[in-house]
Amino acid sequence: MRIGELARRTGVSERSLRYYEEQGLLAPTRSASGYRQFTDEHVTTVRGIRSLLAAGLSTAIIGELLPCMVDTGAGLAPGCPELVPELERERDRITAAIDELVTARALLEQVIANTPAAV
Amino acid sequence: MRIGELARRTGVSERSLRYYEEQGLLAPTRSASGYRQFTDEHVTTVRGIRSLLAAGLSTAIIGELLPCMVDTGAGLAPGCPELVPELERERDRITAAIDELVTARALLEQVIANTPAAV
DNA sequence: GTTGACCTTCACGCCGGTGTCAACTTCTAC
DNA sequence: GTAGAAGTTGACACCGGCGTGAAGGTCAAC
Repeated sequence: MRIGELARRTGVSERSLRYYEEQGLLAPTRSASGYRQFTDEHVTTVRGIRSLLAAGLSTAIIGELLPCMVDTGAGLAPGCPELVPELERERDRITAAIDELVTARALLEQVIANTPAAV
Repeated sequence: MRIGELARRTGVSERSLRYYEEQGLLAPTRSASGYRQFTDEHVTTVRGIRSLLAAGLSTAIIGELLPCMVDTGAGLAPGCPELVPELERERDRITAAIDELVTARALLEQVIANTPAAV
């Protein structure tokens, strides 16, 4: 499929998809005329990218990580052992981020709850 | 206390503390010679700011929110009813962000788990 | 009177993402 | 087979928002 369809199927703008390619996160083939050609797997890849970006991973790290995530439908494949320590750091960072979010949400809840309904 | 001590006690750089003041999040008094004077309450305030920033709230929103959070030791005070809808939106956004983080973490865990220990 | 903490100001960095544009390709309809 | 619409391309610049860097000066404690 071409970029427009991938954009529709992932909800990611064409512009961002080109940006991801520029950052080395996507490597579509090209048609004779230069159009990017994506496969169904790229849909999965893009979802993974969004998820990891949302988790605060940089495009650089995601770029290292993706080759270790051959998306065979369900899951992941080979694995790059040398990346594990970094991934563990990221995982711990994410856990810390979750804690912070929970704390902040509790703070907001408290403010909301203590607010006299209307005035 | 002056800015250096507040920085030490909160772990936030002096530079950022000045930035927060610039954004209207902190309103220290000033000594005759112009030094910022912070109180113990400011320590609490700065922690709240960091928590909310970490949760993705903008300094602008935090600036609106802070006056509704007179930190009387335990908790919060008056409340600004007109802010509630926005706070609820933010709360929901935070909840969504937590979900995304959990998803991303699971993704990482999966990669880590599937990685052949060493090679 | 030197040293370290603090002051203001202006500019810059990062980074994911967007705006825009002319030129090209592909599709649709006749 | 041709016109026009729709889709795509690369390139360059720019944005928002949370900061940070550095210059050049003031203040206070010893």
